[in-house]
Amino acid sequence: MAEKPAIRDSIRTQEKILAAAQVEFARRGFDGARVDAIVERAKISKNLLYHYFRSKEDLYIRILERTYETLRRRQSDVSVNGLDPLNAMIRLCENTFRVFVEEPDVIVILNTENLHRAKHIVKSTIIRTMYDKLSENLREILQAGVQQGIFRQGVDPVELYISMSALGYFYLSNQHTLSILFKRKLGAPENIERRQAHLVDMVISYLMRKPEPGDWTPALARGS
Amino acid sequence: MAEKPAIRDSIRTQEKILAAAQVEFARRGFDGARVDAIVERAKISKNLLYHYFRSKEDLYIRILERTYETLRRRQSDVSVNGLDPLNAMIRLCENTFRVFVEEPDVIVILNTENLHRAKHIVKSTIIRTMYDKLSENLREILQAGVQQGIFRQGVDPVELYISMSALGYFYLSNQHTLSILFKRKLGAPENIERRQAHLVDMVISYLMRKPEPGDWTPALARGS
DNA sequence: TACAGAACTAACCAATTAGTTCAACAGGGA
DNA sequence: TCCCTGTTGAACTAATTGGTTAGTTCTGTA
Repeated sequence: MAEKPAIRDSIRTQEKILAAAQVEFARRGFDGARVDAIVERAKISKNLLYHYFRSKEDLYIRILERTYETLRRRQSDVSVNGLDPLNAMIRLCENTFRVFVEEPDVIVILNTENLHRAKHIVKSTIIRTMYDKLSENLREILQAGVQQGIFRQGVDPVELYISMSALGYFYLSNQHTLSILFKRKLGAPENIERRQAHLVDMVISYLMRKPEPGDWTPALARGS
Repeated sequence: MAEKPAIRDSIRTQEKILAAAQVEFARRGFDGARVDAIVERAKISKNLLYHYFRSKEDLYIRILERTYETLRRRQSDVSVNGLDPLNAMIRLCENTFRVFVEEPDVIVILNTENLHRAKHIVKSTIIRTMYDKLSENLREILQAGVQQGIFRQGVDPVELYISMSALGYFYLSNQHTLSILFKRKLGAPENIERRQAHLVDMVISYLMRKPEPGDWTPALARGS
């Protein structure tokens, strides 16, 4: 009632459909999602949905693209550039975690895409070129840290990025089962805060560790 | 043809159904899975499936329980007890990762359960009591490490366990999208090996780090 | 003000789904 | 011989699904 009628506004309508679809896909995954539910949520007729989108799959791909856009945009949101390597890394860790916390849909949609073995993402050239800059950026921060003598050498940026994401992502994506297993509400704000601190601590500890003689080193322990 | 006919063996038959169901659920998730596909894979008639299992959901819950049993059994497979704290931790990290690598079905099934917000697990008391021992065990290892002066103090066992799992789980569960994004086949054996080393390195670095004066500490950086 | 085209709807369709029914057969122990 | 259990096959249903058809507003503009 409060909002404008906004009748016959094709852009607005498509936005409504996309928003409704995101909720539905994020709630039930691709196969669980129902076109009728999207239609109902968007308060439009079913045919209108098919007027703007070829198919359920087409709609899903659009949501997937939006998801990656959100992810990348929000990750590089706060300017990491200009910060010293240590604070840049901390910031990057926190940003990455914050996206997952504040946009929980992202997690389910990425999981769904992995369930389907990334068959949709392959088609989308937009997404595929999106991450070219990230590892380069990360490499620069790492290099600066090494030169300043605060980070260890030989860290693989991709491996590090995966770890950075993993520590927050898994905590959130599996929070429902983990909460039951460990009898702790992982979604509670104070636990989210704690997780963030832990996650940053872990990444920084890894980066700042420079094994001394007598210390344990991975190569030594694994005999490779 | 090579295998015994094994006719009229109700246990065997149920095993066959469960095995087929696991493959199907792990491949397509709960909603994507088709009962007919399970029937076909198990090479039995459809009514036989419903003779042994009440419903698709019932079958899924059985698979879920089996999954957690596998997980816990294989995790404590190799005796961690008796090892010194450092090697116990390394072993635990490696075991956890190895389960995910060698039983990839586990990942998809856990993801599926989280998509459904753990609504099935809640019903299963078997699973809920399964993890009571784990955090206690972990606590002991950590305590021993602290007493020997090699681990830092105040590590939360649950938080650590989640991190340990996360570093391997996310790498594998999201390998399809990540492989495309970073143009690197994460599933390739040499990359799996590298991941394992990285993961252990990260956990151990975290545990062994004892911040010295002038070093960065999480509390300091976050101003809490 | 006429009208082309875009925005939109309600009802419908064909295919698929989980789950059922029923009649029958095979093997093995009593 | 009889009977119980394990098993099959195919046809069936009731509900749900993604997608379509045929038609009705609305709106910018010549």
